[in-house]
Parts: sequence; C-alpha cells; structure tokens
Amino acid sequence: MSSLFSGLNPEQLEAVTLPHLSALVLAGAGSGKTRVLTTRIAHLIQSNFASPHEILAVTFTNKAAKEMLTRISTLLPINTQGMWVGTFHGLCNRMLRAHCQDAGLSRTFQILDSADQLSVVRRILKKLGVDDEKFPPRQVQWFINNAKEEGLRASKVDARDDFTRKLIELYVVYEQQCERESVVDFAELLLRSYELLINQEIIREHYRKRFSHVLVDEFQDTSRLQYKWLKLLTNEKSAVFVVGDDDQSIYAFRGANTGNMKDFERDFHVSKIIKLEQNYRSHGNILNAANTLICNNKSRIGKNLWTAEGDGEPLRVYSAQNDLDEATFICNEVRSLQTKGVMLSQMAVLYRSNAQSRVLEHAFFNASLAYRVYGGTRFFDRQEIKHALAYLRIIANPDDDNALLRIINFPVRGIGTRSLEQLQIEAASQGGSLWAAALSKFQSAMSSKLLSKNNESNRSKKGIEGFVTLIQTIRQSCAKLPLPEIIQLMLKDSGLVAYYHAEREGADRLENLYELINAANSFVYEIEDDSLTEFLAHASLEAGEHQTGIGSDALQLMTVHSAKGLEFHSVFLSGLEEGLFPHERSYNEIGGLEEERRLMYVALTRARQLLYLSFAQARMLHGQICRNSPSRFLQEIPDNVLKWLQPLQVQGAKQQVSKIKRAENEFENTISSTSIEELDLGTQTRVLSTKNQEIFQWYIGQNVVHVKFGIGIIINYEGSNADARVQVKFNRAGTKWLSLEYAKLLPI
DNA sequence: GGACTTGAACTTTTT
DNA sequence: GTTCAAGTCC
Repeated sequence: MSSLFSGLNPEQLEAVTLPHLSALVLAGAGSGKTRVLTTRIAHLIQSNFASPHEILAVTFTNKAAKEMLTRISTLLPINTQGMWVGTFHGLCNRMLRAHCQDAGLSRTFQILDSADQLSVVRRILKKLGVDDEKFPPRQVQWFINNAKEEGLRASKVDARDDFTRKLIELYVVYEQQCERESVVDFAELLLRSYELLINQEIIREHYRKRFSHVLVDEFQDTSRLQYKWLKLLTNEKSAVFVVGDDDQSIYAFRGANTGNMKDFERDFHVSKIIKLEQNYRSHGNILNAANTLICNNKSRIGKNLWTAEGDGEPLRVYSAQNDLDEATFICNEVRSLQTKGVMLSQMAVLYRSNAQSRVLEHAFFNASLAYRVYGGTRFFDRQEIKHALAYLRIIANPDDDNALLRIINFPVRGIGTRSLEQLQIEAASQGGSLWAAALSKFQSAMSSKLLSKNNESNRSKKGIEGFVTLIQTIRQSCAKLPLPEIIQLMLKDSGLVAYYHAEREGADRLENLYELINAANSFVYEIEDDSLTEFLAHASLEAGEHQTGIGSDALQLMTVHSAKGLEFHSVFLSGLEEGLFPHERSYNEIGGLEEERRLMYVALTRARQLLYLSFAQARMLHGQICRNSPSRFLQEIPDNVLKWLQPLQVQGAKQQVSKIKRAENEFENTISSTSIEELDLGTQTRVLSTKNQEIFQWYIGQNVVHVKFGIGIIINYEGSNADARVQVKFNRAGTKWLSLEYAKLLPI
C-alpha cells in the first residue's frame, strides 16, 4: 500500500488520501496533477473505498483520458476497460447510447463534428432562402451552440428582437433537420444527456447511486452546462474531487467558465482548498518570471509556485530586426543546443497564432532542421477520410443527409445539380430524408422498367438509381462482415480506391484510406467492439488522435494553446509583440487581457531549463509590414531574471514598452471616466503621419472622417510614421484598424 | 464538371 | 500574404 504513495509531497498525499468528501485541488503547472488524480483513483480501489465500477473520471481531451487509464493500469493490476473514464462528450455519448430510447434518439444516431454542423446550417439557409450576408452560417452555428450551452431549447431562448427571432426560427429548423437525420452535434450530446438526467428520475438516481466518486481534471475549463451535468450526476453522498488551475484557464472563448471553481466551493461545501504549489518542472528563474507576471491579474484565487531546485539560467531575450531575423536566431540557438546534446524533440517553438508558423517553418526548412508542426489537418478531418466515413455513415444510418450529399456524386456518377435539386424537393414534400426520396424514386423506376420492358442495363448503373443500387449492394455484403472488412469492401466498391488511384497526387490519400482500415483494426482490438456505429462515433469524437509522423526526433512547433499540459527542456516563445501577444482582438474583450496573460503564464511554465523570449521590431502581418512594440508581458517579468542578448537595444525596447503602457493607462482612464464623445482631445499621445506634403498629427480621442465609413473617433494606434495604423470607432461602421498611409483619413 | 478569377477575411480549439 | 468560398467561363 505504501508503495502507491512513495515520493508524494505532503500536499499531494493529503489530496490523494482525502476522505469521502468533495474537494477542490488547486494544482499549479508542473505540480504533479495527473499523478495525484490517478494515484487517488488507485488508492480508492486498492483500499476498497470504491470499486472501479463506481468511479467516474472526466477529462477534456482523449489524450488525457488515455493517459489516465494507462497510468491507473500501471499502478493496479485491474482491467480498466469498463471504467467510466473519458471526455465529457465521450461519456455523454456512452450514456445516450445506453438509454437511446429514453433520450429520444435512434439506436444508430450519428455525431456531427463542427464542419458537418456548419454544412447542415448552410443547407438550411439555402433551403429557406435566407440571406447569408445578414445571417452568416458561422454566426448561426455559434448562436445554436451558445443556446445549447446555456441549456436552452429554441422555445426557451429570449426573442428580444427581430434578428434574434429569425435566429431562433433557424434553430428550430436545424433541430427538426437533425431529428429527421438522426444526427446530433457536440453541444447536443451534452444537452441531451443533461435533459435525460433531468427528466428521467430512475436513470438519474441509478447513476447517482452508482458513481460514489466523481473526479474531474482541468476543472477550470468546464462550461456552465458541464458543471450542471456534474451536479445532476451527484448528490450529497457523492465525493466530487476536482483538480484545476484558474491561472491556466485559456479557453474562455469556447465556454470555459472559471466561475465554476467558486460555485463548486459553495455548492459542494468544500471546507478547504488544497494547493499544490511545489513545481517539479522548471528552474527558479522561470517560476519567478511566471509568478510575477500572473500577479498582474486581478481575478484569481492566488498561489505561488516554488521549486526545490536552484534558480537555473536566466531567461534570454532577443530583439530581432524582423520576423525572418527572429526565425534565424531561433534556428541558430536550436542548432547550438543540439550540439550540446539536447534532443530536438525536447525543444519547442511556441507562438500565439498559427499564421506565425510560416516564417519559422521557412527558416527551419532552409536550414534542413527537422521540425514538426502540431495542429495541422487531423486524420479524421482529411477529405478522403471524410468521404470514406460518409459512405460508412450511409450504411449505418441512411437518413444522414450530410453524408449522402457528400458522396452521392463522388466519385462522379452523373448526378448533377438538377437531379439533386429535384431530389431535395421530393424529400421536402415527403417530409423524409434524401435517401428515402432516392429510394422511392428508385422503386418507381424499377416498376416502370418492368412494365415497359425497358431493360437497358446501363441505366441502372448511372444516376440516382445506380447510387441506390450501390449502397444497397454494399450494405448487403457487409451485413455479416467484421468492421475492417466492411471498410475494405466499401473502399473498393464505392470507387474511392479507383478514384484516388487515378488521381495524380492521390498516393498519400490512398495510403490514408488504407490507414483507416488499420484504425478500424486497432479499434476492434482495443474497444472489443466491431459495431459500425460505435466506430463512427469514435471517429467523430477522436478526430485528433490519429496523428502521423510521430517518432522521429524533430523540433516541436505549436501554438501556446496546444502546448498546454506539455513540457520541454527548452522553449522558444516567439512573437512577443503588442497586437500579436497579447492579441489585438483581446483588447476590446472583457477580461481579454487577463486571459492573454494566463496564456503567457502557460507558455512560460512549459520550460524546464531554458526559456527564450523573442520579438521582432518589424513583421509581415496581413500582407503589410507592421512595427509593433514589444509585448507588455515582457515588462511584467522582473529584470533580474532576464538576460538581453542584444544589450544595445535594452534601453529602446524598454522605453517603448513603457510608452505604450502609459498610453494605454491614459486611454483606459479616459474611457472609464468619460463617454467616447467626451474624450479629452488634448491627450498627449500622438503618432506622426508623413503623407505626401500633408502632415497630420493624430492622437487618441481625435474625431476623423473617412470616405467610406463616415465619422469616427480614434481610440487606439500602433506603429509610427509611414507604417502607423489607428483604430477608429465609427459612428455607424463599427470599429476598424486603418493604415494611415492608405486610409485617407481626415481630421475634423 | 472542372479550371480559373475575384474578393473578403484574417486568434486561440476540443469534442 | 494566404486561404477559402463564390462566381465565371469553357
């Protein structure tokens, strides 16, 4: 028994062995959070406090869930197969499949990913003839998901204006459409499961009784609905053990609600918060930087990381001339670290947004430095895989219109826009799916063929009839086959293999298609289930898992978001410029800057030993050269842990930072104390613009007029001289960033 | 149906 | 500067 606990520090041990109570563990970066969670589960089982069957453990990513299962099985000789360990969506799926009838779902319901959902929305907009300028598909999608996230069905959404009324109408049609097709989107998985628990007392009580221990990882990332779901699954007898770090909450934009931590404390009567503050990852200087930076955030629970190790190296700061220079610098440093014995895979280059990877990749490619970019197209998102999955979906659930539309004419079989339109009209008039319409068309064609003795054999191989025959044939042949063989047969009979074989650059795609068979093989082996429906659910829920090209030693490139949870020997944090990091879009969002700062905190705490911070004085952005000042976050790091690699530029850079900071404070003060119209026009901050012979002086608060956008007021600026851009809040046209060189702004 | 042009937009991301 | 969708032409 004691071996389970060996090496745990007092706080970790306390968390692991907590009695049957609800508890909140505030686990800082690198404090052994996953270890605490898995050891606690092992401890509960080993000491007979709970059987594996009575434990529910929730994570956010499949990766984390898998990791948890692996660790549990190394700690205990038990079969983790049947345990309820998984993602919110995965567990909801599991619950809905088990109670599909009570949840009002078909046994073979399919899961829409975001892209599928978007195409359903597009289709509906088209069908209803809605102006997609006024109602952009993405916004409609966002509206629907948001409503579901609030737990609201269309009838419950507040119709406060005409615009919202229209959106609600679209929401209603969308729901009907999904119902008809037996498909559910990601948000629906959660909402349905939530409603199931609310409405079906017997089921709710069953799970409440069953799960005596509920454990939640990354609790700061839970959304409102997820929190409500957890509350439904538990009662005063359950022990809910949540682990999280409010300082690492970086997903507010997708519904994460840090407030859940405070609510949890209250709702679950948490008497004491356990803080894990000892960090086993980074050297002192790095932690010092991170701690000082995050103290600038006002809304936080508060904790301070410390290490038993020494200070280590100072953080290196590099001020690059431009983005290319920055990339070259990183390239050289990586090379030199490599000769000192650091593996490439132990070095990571982090950036705020994906677009920044291009320049870096270019430099690494030219230097023949092996690198790997995370966050590209994922396996199950590839075009050819989507096509193959669409065939499988139609086999499993023919009413899936999305899937049908994707493949009805792929590979080409002579079904053009006209026949499709006809089919859609027919389906609409019958109130059924496209497949149902195609089937009735097929049947009437068959009977008329018999009557007229018109037996041209070619006719049935083309067009809609051909498609129906094809699907029926495949479905029949598949009835008794195991999953991998179904896929193999489908790939061949559908014509996908022939198509990609003939395609000039189809070799990779062909390989991916065969890889799909492999994926099915390992699915059958691991999950011990070869039902097609389950495999399709797995494909939708684990779109990211199947990454290729892992294994070889390569430099790691990724956004700061995707670096969360990872650690490296050396980290290069690039693009530390105002507008980029913090991102300019965050300036106008409530709590935006604090979220950016947490993101910075996550970035800093990824490094074990070496941390490089770099910014470029000039950079190509949106096709324009931008001169942004160094990030304010750089100034929030204490000087004594920094080592500037170009001492000459220290002065200038630091001054620039303070200048921006002053301007912002001034701006914020003015904004908070006065309305925009009353801004003090005498504000001292100004940018000079030298445009031909005219020289204008621009300052924050200045009224301006634009040829197209009309009258507005300057609320922010960046850069200087010819490259300067100003942010203008127009009376009618909204807020825009404009280049002074091109925008033809006139002061009034 | 496929190749081409044009125009607008343009964080972060898992499920 | 690059992508992605919609429109245009053969």
